[in-house]
Amino acid sequence: MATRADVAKLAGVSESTVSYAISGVRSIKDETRQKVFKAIKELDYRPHFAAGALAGAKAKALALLFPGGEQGISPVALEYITGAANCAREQGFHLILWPGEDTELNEIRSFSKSGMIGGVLLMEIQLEDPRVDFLRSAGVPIALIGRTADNKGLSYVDRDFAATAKKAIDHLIKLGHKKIAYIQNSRAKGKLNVGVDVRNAKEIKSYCKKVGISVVEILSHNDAESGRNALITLRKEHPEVTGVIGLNDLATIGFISAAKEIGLEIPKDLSIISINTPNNQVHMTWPSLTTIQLPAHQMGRAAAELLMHLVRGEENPNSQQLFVGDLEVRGTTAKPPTKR
Amino acid sequence: MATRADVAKLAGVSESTVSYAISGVRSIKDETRQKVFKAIKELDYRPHFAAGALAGAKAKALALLFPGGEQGISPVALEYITGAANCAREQGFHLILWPGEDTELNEIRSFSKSGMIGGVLLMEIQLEDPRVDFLRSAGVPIALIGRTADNKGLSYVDRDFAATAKKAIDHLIKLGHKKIAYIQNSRAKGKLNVGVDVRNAKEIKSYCKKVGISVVEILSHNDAESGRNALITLRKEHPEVTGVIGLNDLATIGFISAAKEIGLEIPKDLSIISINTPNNQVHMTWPSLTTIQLPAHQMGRAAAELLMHLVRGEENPNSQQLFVGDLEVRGTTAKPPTKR
DNA sequence: CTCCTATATCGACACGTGTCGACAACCGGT
DNA sequence: ACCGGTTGTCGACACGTGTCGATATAGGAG
Repeated sequence: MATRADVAKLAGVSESTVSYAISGVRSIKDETRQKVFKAIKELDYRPHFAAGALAGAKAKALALLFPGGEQGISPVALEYITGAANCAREQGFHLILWPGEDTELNEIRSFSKSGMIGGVLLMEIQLEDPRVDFLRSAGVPIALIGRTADNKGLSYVDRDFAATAKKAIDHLIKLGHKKIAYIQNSRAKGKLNVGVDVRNAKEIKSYCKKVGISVVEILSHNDAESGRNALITLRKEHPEVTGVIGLNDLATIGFISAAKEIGLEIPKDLSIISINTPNNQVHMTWPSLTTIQLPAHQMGRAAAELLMHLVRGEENPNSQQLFVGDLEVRGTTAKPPTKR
Repeated sequence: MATRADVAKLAGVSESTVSYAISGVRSIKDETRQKVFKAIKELDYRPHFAAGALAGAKAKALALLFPGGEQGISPVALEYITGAANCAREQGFHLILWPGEDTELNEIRSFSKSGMIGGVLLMEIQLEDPRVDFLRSAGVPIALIGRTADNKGLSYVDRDFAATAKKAIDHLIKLGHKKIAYIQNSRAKGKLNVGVDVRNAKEIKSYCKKVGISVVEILSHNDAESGRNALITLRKEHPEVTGVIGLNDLATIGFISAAKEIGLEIPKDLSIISINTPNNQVHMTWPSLTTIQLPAHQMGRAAAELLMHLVRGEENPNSQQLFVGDLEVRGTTAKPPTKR
């Protein structure tokens, strides 16, 4: 591989001139710059990554801590990831996947200090998140998808749960529903108080109270089988419920497939609106899912953008962004059954 | 951050001794080694990644080229990825996601030569794959999930399509089916001849011919909506078909949900067996999917393992591995309808 | 006691880049 | 003619590690 020295020799300039021609940190005569670029092209020169990092260049990689253990991650999480990866790549950054529930945070810090990664992207944020505390105090730039309880000074993207709850519930009310339920994400031990669960439940309950609608909570893990059980539980314990809000993408699909199993017709007997289903999953059920469409891809992109700003040390006017999805009416919501 | 010099000073040895104590390349007295490790622990020393790479250390990261554009990737692909990521991490490696359909291969080569990545993991391999040719001739270690037509000397993991086809078809035959169809993956332009599509179709047709069963091909992109259309096409053009083999995970689920739409009962009117659905998706339909279960996670792990062997320069006895999944009978296959 | 080998440690250097200080050339104003 | 300031270029060095050659010590065979 060609090095800076080769380029300098071919262009007939010094090595530092090559450096400055590339980085633009000092002014270089245009004619000289042309010579340098021509030599670069001719030799197919690419700066040696490690040498640059060693000499203090800013890192060009982001780490994404993702919680997918052996059981994989949800489709929505995947959308975040691909969004972030695409955005990073467009700006010459790379995304490193850092799997594992209980990541060794020290190791991450060392990678950051090594100049290998410029910052860290976090998902599934808990209201009190030890990862956030540790990395922040270690001086590692971070951006969150989700947010903590106390998020002053943090860069994050998240949903606007209040607006989302309002849209979903208004839709059900408009159709005539009076008693609704929502599927709450039931996490494995030690993952309590994940922001998205807590905030979502809070906003749904709060808005229902405000408009005078009764609401119950059903628990489900985020997999199809658990979603099935959720429906069975719901029908047994709360047969009066006619409208359901689904938070978990996989569980919601299982929930709907179970309807067929127990002879329930959707949306005639029960309406369901999903607020956490990515585009490519809405047609996996019949009828197709009515959703408050989550712009997950866009959120992943935005999060990566925030982090790269941080890494570059740029000022960032709006480092805290909330997103609201649009209501997209498809086949799983309708008027409640008239007789029971 | 502490450096090697700090450790050496604290332990009262030279810097090179520290190096050898860590790497074990040269013998070090046990007592000295203890002193060094104690100092390392005390200072919380971590080798500087970039410096090591610059000085010629073997890279500890793998790149995964994945084709997920804005529309995301399939659940099976995700299983490969998490499997590979987990395996890599267990051995101190990291997995870098490299998104984009038409990746700049030169850039990858430069990262490899920079010592940042040790090798590349490829998915969605075409029979004649330019990426494989380029990276191989550039001397970049690669491992494939899937395989090319001419794969001599390559490290790969792949399905045993012949065995898979046999298991699936035997199951249908045993139930009494005589006319079957398979859903073939229809790719975007420029992604022709993906190994998995071609080999799968070939083996299904070949085995059907051998056992004297009639078989037709239906095309579908790998998304739920396209899967729906596939069913409608099938019923219109080949109403005699009673058993279907689904290759695409997302399409298969759409296919089944469409049955409900057109008043078809599964498995009474039509049997479906999926050969490419990961564990966490089999319960997304009702009834649950009968599958030839693909050990995608395990395959991802195996691929990462192969690549790490290559990176370490170790000899590898079986660098070409084929996997067969087990038949798992659930609810979508049954005897064919007796009358038509 | 001497010679040879194996073991344990050290000092020195290379890897390729970013950046600082120095210097030369040039410009415009008095 | 002189001077301060700007522009363009160069040489030198630091960054932290892996590894080679050399040296010191110990152990055993003759």
